[in-house]
Amino acid sequence: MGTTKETIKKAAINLFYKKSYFATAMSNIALDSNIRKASIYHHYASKEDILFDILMTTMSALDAYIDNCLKGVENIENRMRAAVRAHVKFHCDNQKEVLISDTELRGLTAKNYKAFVALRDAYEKKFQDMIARGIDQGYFAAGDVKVISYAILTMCTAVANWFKPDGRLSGDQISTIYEELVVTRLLKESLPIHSLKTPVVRE
Amino acid sequence: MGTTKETIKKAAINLFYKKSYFATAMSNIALDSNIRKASIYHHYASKEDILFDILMTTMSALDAYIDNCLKGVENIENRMRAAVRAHVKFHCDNQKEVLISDTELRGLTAKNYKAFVALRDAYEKKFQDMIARGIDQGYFAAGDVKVISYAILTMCTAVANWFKPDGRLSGDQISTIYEELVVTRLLKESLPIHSLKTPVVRE
DNA sequence: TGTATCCTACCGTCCGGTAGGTAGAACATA
DNA sequence: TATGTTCTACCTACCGGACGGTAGGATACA
Repeated sequence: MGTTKETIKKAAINLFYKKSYFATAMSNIALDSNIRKASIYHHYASKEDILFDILMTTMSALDAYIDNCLKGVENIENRMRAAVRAHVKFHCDNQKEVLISDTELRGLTAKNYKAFVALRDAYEKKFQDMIARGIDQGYFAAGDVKVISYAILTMCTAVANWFKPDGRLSGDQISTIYEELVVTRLLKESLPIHSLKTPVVRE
Repeated sequence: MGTTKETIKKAAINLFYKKSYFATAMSNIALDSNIRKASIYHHYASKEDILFDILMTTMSALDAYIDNCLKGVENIENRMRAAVRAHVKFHCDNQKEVLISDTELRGLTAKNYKAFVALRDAYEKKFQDMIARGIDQGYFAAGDVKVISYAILTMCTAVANWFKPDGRLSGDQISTIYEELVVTRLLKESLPIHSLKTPVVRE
C-alpha cells in the first residue's frame, strides 16, 4: 500500500493521465485516495506541487535509468543501442507519468517550469552528444545533429502514446525493434533502391 | 479579418495551445475575440463544440492536403516521399492546431471522440498501406508494418513540438530532411558499420 | 416588420484553498 | 506509574471567486 503521500501521488498520476491536470479536481484525488480533500494539504502545498513532484521524480528516474544502462558500455554504437533501448523501455514501463511530463507542463509556474526543462534539456543533450560523436567517428551517417536527435527522441518518446501493456508486443520487444530501427537504419546510410532483391557483394 | 465565427475560432486555437483546453475559460475567448461571452453561444453551442470544430477541420484539412500532394504520384517510393513531406509541412504550417489535436482529445464526449478518431485512423491507414506495399514490392526493408508506421508518423507529427517559425530551419527545409531520413534511411536496409569511411563498390 | 447579432445581468455549481479542531502516539517530567 | 506537552495525521465546515451556460432585451440591417 505504501504511505499516504504515495497513495495521493498514484491517484493523481492516474487522474492527470485520464482527465488531464486542469480537469482533475483536488476532490477527485481525495476520493481516489480514500482521504478528505483538506488532508492532501498536509502532504502537498498545492495542486501544482503534486504535478511538480510527479514531473521531477519521473524525469530524474529516467535520467538515472539511462545512466545506469550506459554504465561500462564503451563503443559509441553500443552506447546508442543501450540508450534507445532504455529510453523506449522506460516509456513503456512508466507510460502515464511520461505522458503527463509531455503534455502538462503548462500547469507549472515559471520557476518550476524552468527547473523541469533544465533537467529535460540535460537529458536530451546526452543523446545529441552521442549522435555527434558517432558521426565524427564515422559510425553514423552525416546529417543535421539537432534534427536527427529530435527525430530519434520524439519517435522513441511517442511509444508511450500507442503502447498497450496487454497488446501484441511487450515493452522489451518494442525496445528491440526500435533499437534496430534507430541504430542500424536511421543513423546509417542506406543501400540503393531494389538492392534488397539482389544481394550485393561487398569488398 | 473574416467572420466573427472565424475570429472566435482563431482566438480559441491560440488559447487552447497556450493554456490548454480546460484551463481556458469562455471569458478568455470572448476577451480575445472582442466580443461578450454570451455572444459566443450564438455561433457555438458549447465550449466543447469549439474544440470539436477545431479538431475536425484540422484533421480534414490534413487528409485533403496529403491526398492532393499524392495525386498523380505513382511509384511507391515517390508516394512515400510526397506523403512524409506533406505531413511534416502541414505540421509546421498548422502547428497550434495539430498540437491541440494531439493533446486535447480528452475534452471530447464519447460521440465526438469516436468521430474524430475515425478520421485519424483512416488517415494513418493510408501510411500503413503505403509501407506494406513498399515492403511487398521490395522497395522498403522488411519489418513490423504497424510499428514502423507508428515510428514514422509519431516522429513526423512531433515536428510540431519543436518547430519554431522563426528558427534556423524553415518548414520546407525540415520537410526535406525528414523525407530523406524516412525514405532513404528508416525504410531501407543499412550498410555495415564503417562502410562510410571506405566507399563500397557495388556490382 | 423580421431576423441575425450582440448585449447586460444573472444562475447554480464547483473550484482551490483555509480555519480550526480532534484522536492518538511519543516523550519528558516527577 | 501517572500527568502534562508536543507532534503527526487527519477531519468537518467553510470561504471568495471563477466557471459554463442562460434569459431576455437592445441594436442594426433587410
